[in-house]
Amino acid sequence: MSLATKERILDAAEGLFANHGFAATSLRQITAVAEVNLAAVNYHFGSKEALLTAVFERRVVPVNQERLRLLDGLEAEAAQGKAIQLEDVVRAFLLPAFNAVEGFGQQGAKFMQLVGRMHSETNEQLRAAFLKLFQPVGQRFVPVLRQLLPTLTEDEVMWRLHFMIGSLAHILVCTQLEEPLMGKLARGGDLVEALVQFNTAGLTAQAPAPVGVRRA
Amino acid sequence: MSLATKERILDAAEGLFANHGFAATSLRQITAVAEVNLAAVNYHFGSKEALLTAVFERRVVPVNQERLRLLDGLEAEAAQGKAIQLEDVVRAFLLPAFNAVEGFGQQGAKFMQLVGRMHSETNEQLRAAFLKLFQPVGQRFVPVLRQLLPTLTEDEVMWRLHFMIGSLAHILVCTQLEEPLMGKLARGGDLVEALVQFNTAGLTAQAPAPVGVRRA
DNA sequence: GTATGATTGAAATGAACGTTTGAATTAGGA
DNA sequence: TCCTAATTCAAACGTTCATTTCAATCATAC
Repeated sequence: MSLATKERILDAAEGLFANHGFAATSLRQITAVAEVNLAAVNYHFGSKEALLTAVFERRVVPVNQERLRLLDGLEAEAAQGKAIQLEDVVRAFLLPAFNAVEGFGQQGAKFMQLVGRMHSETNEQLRAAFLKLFQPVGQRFVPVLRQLLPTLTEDEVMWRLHFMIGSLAHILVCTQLEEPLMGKLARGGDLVEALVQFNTAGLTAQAPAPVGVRRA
Repeated sequence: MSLATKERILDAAEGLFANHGFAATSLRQITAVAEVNLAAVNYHFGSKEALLTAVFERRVVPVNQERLRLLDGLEAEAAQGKAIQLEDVVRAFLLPAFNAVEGFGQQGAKFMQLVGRMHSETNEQLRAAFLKLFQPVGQRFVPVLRQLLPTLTEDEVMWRLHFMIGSLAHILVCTQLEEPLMGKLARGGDLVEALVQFNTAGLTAQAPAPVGVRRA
């Protein structure tokens, strides 16, 4: 029965953190949704912060593992002489996030909304835990991107990677909202493919002309 | 002296909301930073939520006015037969946000971080106020984008607009952070131009092939 | 100078928060 | 069956929160 309790708490916390944010969600709300006793959170997880960490580890670890697995596959092909396509790297980065949504159903959608939200979280402790989960992904993808975009400076590559992360995080949050800014968003269709094409084109865009050469 | 009090509260709230989020910031923190009495917030603004609204209206209104002014300029040129360039529309959308940062100095940077954060805010009341400020911008930019990207479906255009918004919001938050995910971000250089090029390329990317035609 | 209205100040209100406590209950091996 | 450890429960802890109150202070017009 304890395992069911832990899972129910994680599910409830995932949904509420995604909907209202970490600070705006109380343990009383979580335990009410999970239909468990208030003290169960501190008993099973230790603290509210530790609960958030647990919520993340349950889902992020598999997503980032899948990202690295796909990148491994691309590099294995490259070792056999087949050139790595940027679009495939973009796909390796973006797809696991969306596949997780489908794999975990309604809960997965909530979680991805939470991930999008966490990308703009500035609480230091929470960021530190979040950072740790994504560091291995950055360490692998950045060098590959730099190699595929040799005309760009290192700063440019990092910027563009963050543009991509931003487009992903934002769309994950917005597609869950009833009323996003500036008009409704379709949910079905091939959103993933649109995201892949957008970011592949953005990453490969010609480097901006140096200041002074550009037109007014 | 009252005007100075209101301004000091707005400045303090802007910085703290940006750094820690709305729910995680207390009025006591705000009034401490502003060096005003605790009751001054409720006296001048009515409530904590009304304060956030005031923080936004002070800055967002001018930014969105500038966006529309730039778009007006482009459409005026178009009326004289000169074709509108997508890149200029992208610029009209992205530049005012960055110009505001420079115009308002350190406070502007904090505010832009707050804007980025608000894009993933899901509290209904806050979103409603936020939405109202951006609706006129959407109403003007969406038709122009649709006209400039005639091969895309309406859903595709909306998606790509949100990809752009996401890249903007994310970079506004991340460039203010000590340690963004996946590696440090340069702050100087021509970040704006990089963002413009990235999004222009992304928006003009060829529409994804229909499902089934695409390669595995 | 004094009356008046706007602003500030210190203190208190009641509610909600995360966390802790210790007794009651449950589950499983001896 | 009984013992033990794990889990659940109701209640309370101390703290912090947004907001309110009302007296003190300020600016200003008469």
